[in-house]
Amino acid sequence: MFTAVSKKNLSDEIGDQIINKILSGVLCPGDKLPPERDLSLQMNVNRHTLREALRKLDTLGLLSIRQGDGIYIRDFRESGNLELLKHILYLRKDITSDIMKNILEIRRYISPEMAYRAAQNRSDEESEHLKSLLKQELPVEEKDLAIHQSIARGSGNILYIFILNFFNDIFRDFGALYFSFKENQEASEKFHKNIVKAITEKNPDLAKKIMNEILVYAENITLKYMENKYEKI
Amino acid sequence: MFTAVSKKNLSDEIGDQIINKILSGVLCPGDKLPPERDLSLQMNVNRHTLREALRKLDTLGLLSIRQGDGIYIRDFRESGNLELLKHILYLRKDITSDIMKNILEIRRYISPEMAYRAAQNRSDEESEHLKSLLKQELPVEEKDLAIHQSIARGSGNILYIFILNFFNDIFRDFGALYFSFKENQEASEKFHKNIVKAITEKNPDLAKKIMNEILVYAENITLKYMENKYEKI
DNA sequence: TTGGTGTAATGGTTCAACCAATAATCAAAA
DNA sequence: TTTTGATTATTGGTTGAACCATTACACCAA
Repeated sequence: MFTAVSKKNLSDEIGDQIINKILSGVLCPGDKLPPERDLSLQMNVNRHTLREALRKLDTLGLLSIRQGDGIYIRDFRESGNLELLKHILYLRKDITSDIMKNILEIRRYISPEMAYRAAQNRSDEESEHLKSLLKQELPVEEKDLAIHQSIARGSGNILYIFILNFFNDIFRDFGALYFSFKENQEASEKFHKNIVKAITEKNPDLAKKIMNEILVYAENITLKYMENKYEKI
Repeated sequence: MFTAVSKKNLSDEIGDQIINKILSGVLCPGDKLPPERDLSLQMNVNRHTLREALRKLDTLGLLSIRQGDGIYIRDFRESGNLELLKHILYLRKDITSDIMKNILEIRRYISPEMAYRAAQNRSDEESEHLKSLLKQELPVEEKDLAIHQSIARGSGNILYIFILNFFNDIFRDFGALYFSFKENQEASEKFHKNIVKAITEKNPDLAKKIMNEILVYAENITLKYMENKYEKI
C-alpha cells in the first residue's frame, strides 16, 4: 500500500553528491580532490562526516585515497564494481530500459547455468529444503526469492550467491509490479514446481531449460512494462 | 624482483578483524554488536576510527547500522556482494583451488557471451582501438588486460565492464605466474590477433568460439598450477 | 487495546588538536 | 652534473570530548 521512505544520513548525501559530480563529468578520472579540510568547509560538514563518505566511495572503487598525498578520482570503468553500479542506478531513480535490458541479458546467461549446476551438485538437504519451500504458504514474491537463493546455494559455486544478491537488489522494487499480475504469479508457481522437480531428480539439462524459459518470459514482460510505464502511472 | 608490501591503516585492520570474526562463526547473522563506544574501547581505538571500519563493512553488505538501535550482523549469503567476496579471498591470502574453479567457471560462461555481443555491437572507434592495441609494444599482461577491457566496452552492456573488473582484481596476482611461461604468452598473442579479427569483422559466433577456447586453455593451465604450487615454491 | 510521554541507550555529527606519510625543495656529496 | 640525504609544508590518519537525533522500551492514560 505505502512505500517506505528512505532516510539518508549526512554522509550518504555527501557521497551521492560526489558520485553525481563524477557521473556528470565535473570531476574526471585522475582529478585530485581538494584536501579534506577544504572540502568539508566547502560542503559545510565536519571533516569526520566527510571522511565517512569518502571511505564508502573508496570501497566502491571510485576513489584512491593516499595519506600525505591526496584523494584522486579513479576511472570507474577500470576500478568500479557492481556495488557501485547499483548505487548509480538507485541514484538516478529511474532505471532506463536500456540498462534493464543489459541486466536481464546477463541474468539470462548466468541463472540457467546456475540451475544446471544445482541439479548436478545439490546436497540432499538442499533438495529437502527446496521441497519444503514449495509447500510453504508464502507470498509468491518471497517464495520466488527463497527458491532462487536455495538454487544458488545448491549449485556449489559461491559466486552465484553473490551475483544473485545483485539481481535481487535491482529487482526488489520491480518485483512488486511483476507479481501484482495474476498471470505472472501463476507462471512463477508453475516454474517453482518444475524447477524443484528437475533439481530433485538431478536432471541438469531440464533444470537449465526450465530456468531459461521463465527468464525469457519474465524478461519480455518486464521490458514491456518498462516501455508502457508512462501510460500506467 | 621484490613484491610490494601492503600497508594497512588502522581502520582496515579493524574491519578485517570483524570480518574474520564473522567468517569464523564467532559472530553470527542477527547478532548485535556492542555499542560503538564499548567496541572502540575493547579494540583500543578511537570511536571515529572504528566508525570508518564499520562504514566499509556496511558498504560490503555485512552490517546493518541503525541509529538509536544498534549494529547488527547481516547474513552475507543474503546481502553480501562480489566486493565482499574479493575482500574475503584477499584476507585468506591463499585462494583455494575450489574457489578458483568457481571463478573460472563463471568467467567461462560470461566472457564468450561478452565477445559475442562485442562482435555484434562494436562501434567503429572501438574496432580501431582494438586494432591499435594489437600493434602496440606492451607487456603481454597489460595488453591482455586492455583488450579484454576494450571488448567489454564494445559489448554495449555496461555490466560486463564491472564484472570484468572483478575478474581482473582476482587474477592480478595470478597473471604474473601465468604470463611467465612463454607458451602462454604465445597462446595469448594468437588469441589477441584472432579475437580482434573476429570482432572487427563482426563475426559474433567466431568471437564467442575464440574467447571460449582461450578461457578453457587458461582454465586448465591455471588449475594445474594451483595443484602443483607447493612443488614450485 | 490503543495512543501518548518520558527516559535511557545508541548511532550521527561537530570541534579542536595532534600523529604519520608523502611530495617538494634544497643543500651537500660524489 | 647527478645523486643522495635532510628539511619542510601539505595532507590523510587518529584521538578525545562533547553534543545532536533517532530508536526502543517502560510506563501511563484514555
